[in-house]
Amino acid sequence: MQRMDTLREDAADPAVDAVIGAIHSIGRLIRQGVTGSDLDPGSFWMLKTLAKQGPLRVTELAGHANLDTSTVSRHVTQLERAGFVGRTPDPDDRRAQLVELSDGGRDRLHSAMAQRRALLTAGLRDWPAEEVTEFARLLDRFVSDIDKTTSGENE
Amino acid sequence: MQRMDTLREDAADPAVDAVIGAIHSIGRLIRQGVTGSDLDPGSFWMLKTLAKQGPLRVTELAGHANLDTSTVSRHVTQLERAGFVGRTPDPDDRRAQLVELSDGGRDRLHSAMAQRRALLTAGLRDWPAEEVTEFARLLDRFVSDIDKTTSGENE
DNA sequence: ACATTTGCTTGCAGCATACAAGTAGATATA
DNA sequence: TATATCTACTTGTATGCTGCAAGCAAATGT
Repeated sequence: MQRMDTLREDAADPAVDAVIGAIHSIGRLIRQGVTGSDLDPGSFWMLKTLAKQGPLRVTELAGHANLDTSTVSRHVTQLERAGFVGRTPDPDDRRAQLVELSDGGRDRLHSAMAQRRALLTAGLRDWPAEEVTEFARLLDRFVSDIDKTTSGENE
Repeated sequence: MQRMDTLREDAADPAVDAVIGAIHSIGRLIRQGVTGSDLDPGSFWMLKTLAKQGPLRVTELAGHANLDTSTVSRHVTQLERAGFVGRTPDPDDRRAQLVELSDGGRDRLHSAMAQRRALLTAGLRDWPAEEVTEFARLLDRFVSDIDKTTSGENE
């Protein structure tokens, strides 16, 4: 029953399969690496998104994270209690509120980033600089290409 | 302790940060892409590991996945009920059992692989072949280098 | 004004996970 | 051999993340 491989010519591309395998492994690495962090993956994701995008509504945050609004709402509650984000009423819409990274949240994010960075830097330690650059370039293109594909065809 | 950034010059490497950002995004992509699949991420992970490594004990599987034994035990129960894996007693140790991919599990894995492959292939569609190869090579090295690092220093 | 839509929160249920306790079998030591 | 300890696995329990549905407040449309 392994002849499915031979059914589709593109499916047999070993490079694509290698990419799948690597993504698979990266998933595991992230799980491991993140476990030791003082910031759970969801919170990290949200803080990072806020840092990148600026203040966002709960709904927008949910859209970016691909999570339900209720989930994000609870996360925000926790993050607020922890002092990592602040809520300010949206001047344009009193139902809405802008979630904003606090200084404490920024610090926490930075330390979490540093942890991940240390892990990756260790992995990339022996790489020649131009290969790191190339790798970053390819990764970036990869993500944006997949983004284009999925947003264009899926929804 | 948050100016670790300035302490280590390599931490400021924008390429490394770009890699972090990309990994971050890939995490999200996986979460999205996998949601539509007929196989949940955990099961996919286990089936793929079994396909790659051959029959494994529950403990070994747990080690590979970095999960608690109990969690894997429950997963195996489900997968067995679904007919995707079989259990055979370990001839060397009657407490242990070898979890083995069944034909049905292999089929299921292949179809799940095909889904992911379709997603990635779509993303890589416009890439020149040699860049895909290069990308796969870098990803592979990246994973194995991080593996080396973590296994060497962490445990 | 009233109905509908939108942004958010909360109640609820499902699932993954870890830790702890229990069982069966293996290993070590006296 | 007998007993203690260790190991592989399962099951009980608790916790956390998640989505869906219901509810509330505010905005928008008619």
